[in-house]
Amino acid sequence: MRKDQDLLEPLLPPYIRELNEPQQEAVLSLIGPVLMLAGAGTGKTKALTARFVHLLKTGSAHPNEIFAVTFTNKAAFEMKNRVGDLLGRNVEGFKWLGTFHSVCARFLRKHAELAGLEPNFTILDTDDQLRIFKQLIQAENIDEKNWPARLLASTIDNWKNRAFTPENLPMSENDKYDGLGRSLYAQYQDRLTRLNACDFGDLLLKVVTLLQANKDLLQRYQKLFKYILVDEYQDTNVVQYLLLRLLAAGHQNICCVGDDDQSIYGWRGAEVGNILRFESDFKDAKIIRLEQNYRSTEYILAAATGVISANKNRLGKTLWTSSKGGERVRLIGHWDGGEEAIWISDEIEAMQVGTRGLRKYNLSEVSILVRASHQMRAFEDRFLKTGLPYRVIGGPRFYERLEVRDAIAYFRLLVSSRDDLAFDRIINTPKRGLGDSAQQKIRENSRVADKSLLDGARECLLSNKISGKGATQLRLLLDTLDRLRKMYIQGTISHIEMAEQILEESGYTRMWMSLQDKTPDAGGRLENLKELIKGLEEFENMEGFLEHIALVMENSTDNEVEKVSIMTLHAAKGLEFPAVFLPGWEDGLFPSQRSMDESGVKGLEEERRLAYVGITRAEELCTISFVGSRQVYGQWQSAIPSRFIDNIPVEYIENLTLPGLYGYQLDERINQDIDNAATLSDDIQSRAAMADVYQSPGWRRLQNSKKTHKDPKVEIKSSITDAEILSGRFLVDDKVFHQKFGYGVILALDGGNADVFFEKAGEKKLRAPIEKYLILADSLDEL
DNA sequence: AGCCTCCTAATTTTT
DNA sequence: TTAGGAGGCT
Repeated sequence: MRKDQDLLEPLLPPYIRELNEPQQEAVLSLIGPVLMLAGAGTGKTKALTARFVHLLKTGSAHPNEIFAVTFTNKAAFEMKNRVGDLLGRNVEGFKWLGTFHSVCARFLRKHAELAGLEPNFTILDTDDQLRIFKQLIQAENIDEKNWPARLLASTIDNWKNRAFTPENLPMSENDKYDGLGRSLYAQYQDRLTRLNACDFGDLLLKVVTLLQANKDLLQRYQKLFKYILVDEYQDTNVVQYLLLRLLAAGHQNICCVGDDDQSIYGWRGAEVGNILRFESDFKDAKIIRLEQNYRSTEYILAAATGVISANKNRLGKTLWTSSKGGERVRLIGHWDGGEEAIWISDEIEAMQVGTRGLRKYNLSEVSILVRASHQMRAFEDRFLKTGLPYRVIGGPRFYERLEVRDAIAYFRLLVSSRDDLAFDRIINTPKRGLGDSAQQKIRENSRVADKSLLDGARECLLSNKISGKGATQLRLLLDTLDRLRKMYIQGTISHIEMAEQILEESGYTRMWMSLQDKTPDAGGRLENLKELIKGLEEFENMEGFLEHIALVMENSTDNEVEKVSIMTLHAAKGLEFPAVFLPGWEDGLFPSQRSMDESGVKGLEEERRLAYVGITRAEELCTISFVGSRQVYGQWQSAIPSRFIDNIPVEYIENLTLPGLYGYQLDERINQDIDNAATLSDDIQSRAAMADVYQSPGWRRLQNSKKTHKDPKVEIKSSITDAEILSGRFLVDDKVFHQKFGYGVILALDGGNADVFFEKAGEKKLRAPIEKYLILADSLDEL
């Protein structure tokens, strides 16, 4: 092999020459099924784009004969950029290079009539969906308390992910949502069709259904798409998988790139099985492993490898790097979340000028990756206090803001008069004196005549069902909509002018202006509206803009100022940073208890992959931290270090924990015949004598005690029973001592929880098992 | 229609 | 603890 490569080398174009051997193989194997197993940081995007370009350069396919899909807009954007760079030309015209959803939307608009839709159908977001579900649920007289709309939404979404239509929904799913799921699903789909709308799931499902039902159509596209490229294959769900199988069925020229170790979206329908099964799905598939990591140092990679090796269910890869050594993964424990945030904040400050013999780091080189978004708060609080610039990635989005959604509803109504949801949203915003009763009449009218709400409203005016002030206002609105729509279609006004005028003439901007001295955020909202209009300039027409915002919900990122990034581990996939902080590595938080409870070993393995993703984001410096007690929903809970820490080989860890502070457990000390009371009441400092905590007996004990942890399969439960608690370790009015809060008195006991009043810290709610961190003050005296 | 109070639930989230 | 929703009251 090496020889052939050497011979070929001078002939290879530069975009291939610069690849390593397996990457080259992945690019050059154009014919037949290829699975590229690309570990973290192994240059898969580089290989994927090179392959795309190679297909064009060799004349194997025209741009529009390659079906190339990614999951996120970010990934699609990057791929387009890189392909464009390599080709030295604009790539915008490449029709089938994009996200699954955008590519399917394109397909569906082209063949809308086959799916019973008009080509200008609306793509609904979750908010729209939820409102429809609520209406349906109300109509069915279902108690929303017990059967929330969100549950129905997720049930149906789940079905769509698995390619279940109301018609082919298996009987085994019948009992979902109180046995009404199927019927509500069917009603929902009817409703969508009548609205000339699709939800996200439909974009994919409808394409698959169309292709399955129309042999001709399928053959046409099988022929058109000579090559198929798929990014992040481990994240594909059933529908996506079916779509790919359908399209590739003929020539089998399908190249999927993925990493089973980075599959972290099982909870939203991704099937790791798809990647594990590739070989049996596609005969004679070529499996290529990209294992050379270009991102992280040797030690970071070794630590990550240690963690992921604990998973049983994986194809297996061995990442390696030519870089040697590096900083060991730093591990540090703290008392609680507040101190953890303070330490990390201080450390980042110090890193900017250089600390602990490390190089200097810019803020933008540093990120904090958390398991759950509520963890971000402690950091935001701290950073706001110290004035450290930070940026939260994946926060609330521009297009989800109230005023932006309102404005978009106006736009939608201009483009598609059948968009009842949009009508609903803006009919009385701003107030037009069209309250419940008027809207009821409009709805009634539309239903009877089987017309859109807009036409129903028109009808109400003609037949004088609505009168007075409301009628005048309604007439004004309808006339404005009609006039602007007409002018837009005729080309008299641009989509931008249309947008400006509808917001102006409908009174929408005026509404916010008049609110300006009443609500503090009105100014910001007007700003957002301006920004929205400005955003329109990038599009040729309103339809294109609406498509964009439906599919691309991204917020504009400001990159001017140096900032620390805070985000969830999920949001961090695909990113890399020189320095990464991974706080909250405690059992129950990470791995998340819920994940383990709900999905057992499968859930635990996905959590571990998340840990792997986290560590592999770091290029040079990775710092993991955990706390002894954390406030969860206002109650203090004791915690032990995450079991994932056990998976990191000790030789790659540097422990920064102050002696005595790590996963410090009071009960452990009790068991261990504490030398004297001073150790307890006073301080940690007395334990400072112990040099390396990680090697200390205490640490080992912690490890041993953790070994008794059962796998989730066997169920993880508190070993403390109510009976034990009642049997009276604690009673109301007992004087107690807490490791952090000091002395206090028990005010109330309930189940295993306790309300305690502390001399210094005031009243606290402590959650079971309280004996983990409370001790009777009397027993202290005894010691 | 808007404000207030009570209740409940609480990972991850792209498209 | 807190945020968001529902339901009630003015």
